[in-house]
Amino acid sequence: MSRSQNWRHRFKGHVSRWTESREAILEFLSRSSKHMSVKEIYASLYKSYPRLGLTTVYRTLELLARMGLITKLSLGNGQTRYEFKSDEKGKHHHHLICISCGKIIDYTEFLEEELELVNKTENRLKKKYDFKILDHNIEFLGICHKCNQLDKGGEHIARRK
Amino acid sequence: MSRSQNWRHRFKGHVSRWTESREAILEFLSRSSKHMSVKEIYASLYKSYPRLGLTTVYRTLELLARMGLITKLSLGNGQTRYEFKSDEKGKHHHHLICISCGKIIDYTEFLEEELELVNKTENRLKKKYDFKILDHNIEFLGICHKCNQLDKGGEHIARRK
DNA sequence: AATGATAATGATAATCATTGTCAATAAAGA
DNA sequence: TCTTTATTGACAATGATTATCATTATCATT
Repeated sequence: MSRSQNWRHRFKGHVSRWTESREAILEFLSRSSKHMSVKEIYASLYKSYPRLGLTTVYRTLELLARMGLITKLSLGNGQTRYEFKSDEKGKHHHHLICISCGKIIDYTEFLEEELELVNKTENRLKKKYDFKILDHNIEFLGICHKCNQLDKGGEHIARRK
Repeated sequence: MSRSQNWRHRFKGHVSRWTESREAILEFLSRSSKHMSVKEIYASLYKSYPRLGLTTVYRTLELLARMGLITKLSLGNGQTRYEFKSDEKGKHHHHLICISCGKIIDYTEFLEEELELVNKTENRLKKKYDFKILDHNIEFLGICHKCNQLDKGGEHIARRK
C-alpha cells in the first residue's frame, strides 16, 4: 500500500495531510475501469486494506471530485459512480445510458467537435456566471436495442417493472 | 381536477388507462418552474388532490420520463428532479451546477451550435449503438462565485462540511 | 347505465445509499 | 520523541426510493 507515492503531490494545497487512504483510493481509481460505484471501490480496496472504512471512501471521493481529479456521475439509478479524469488523449468519453436496464456505453467517437464546443461554452459560462468550472457531463438517455425489443412485445411502458 | 383533459391523448399507446393522477402530474409539471423535486411535486399537488399517494408520484414521473415527456435530472444531491420538456423555442436549456452549495443555473445562451451538434451526435449514436434516444443532459459542474470566496478564505477543501 | 376484468392506486413496510457523531488514530511540524 | 489536531472508522441516523398487496377506478363490453 505504501509503495507508490506518485499521487502525494497532487494533494498539496488542497488538504493539510496526506494519508494512505487518499493515496490508495486515487491510485485505485487511476487504474480501474470507468464509472465505479462506491461499493465497488470499497470492496476492491478492502481486500488489500481491511482497515479502510466506508465513510472514508465516501469522504475521499467527495474530496477528489472537489479537487477536480475525478468525475462524479449521478446516473439516476441510486448509485453514485466515480471515474478518474485521465489526461491521456483518447480516454475522454461521454455516456450513452439505457434508462430501462441501466446499461452504460462510453462513447469516444464524435468527440472532436464536441470538445471544442465544450471548451468554448465553458469559457463563456465561466465569464458570464463567474463559476470556477471543474468538470462537465454529457449524456444521452434512451432505450437500448435489447430493451426496445421488449417494448415492441406489446407490453405497455407502464407495465414493466 | 377533471376540468382540462389536454394531456389525455399524450398517453395513448403508452399506457392502457388514463387516470386523474397522471393527468394532474403532467399538467402540473407543464406549468411549473424547472427541476422540481419529487417532494415538491407531491406537496404541491396534495393541496388540491389529497388522495394522491407519494408512490404514485414516483411511478408516474418514471413513466413520463420513459415516454419522453419530461427530463429526469440526477444532480448528485440525493434528490432526483424532473422538468417538463417544452417544445417552445427558447425554453430549452442546460445546467450549470455548483457542487459546493448545489445551486443550479439554467443557461439558455450559447445553445444554437450546441443543439446542432447534439442532434448530429444523437443521430450518429442512434445508428451506431442502436439506441432509441429519448433525451440528453448537458451539465457543467463547478464552484459558484460565493463558494469560491469561501475557498479563498484559507480553509482547505477537506475541512468544509 | 350497469358489469367485470384488471390496470392503477396508495398506505405501509422494507431497502439501501449516504451522512452525522464522536472517540480513537496517525500525519507532520516542533 | 512529543504535541497538535486533521483524519479516520465504527456505528447510528437519515432520507429517498422501491416492494407489497389489498383496495379502487378505468373502460371495453353488455
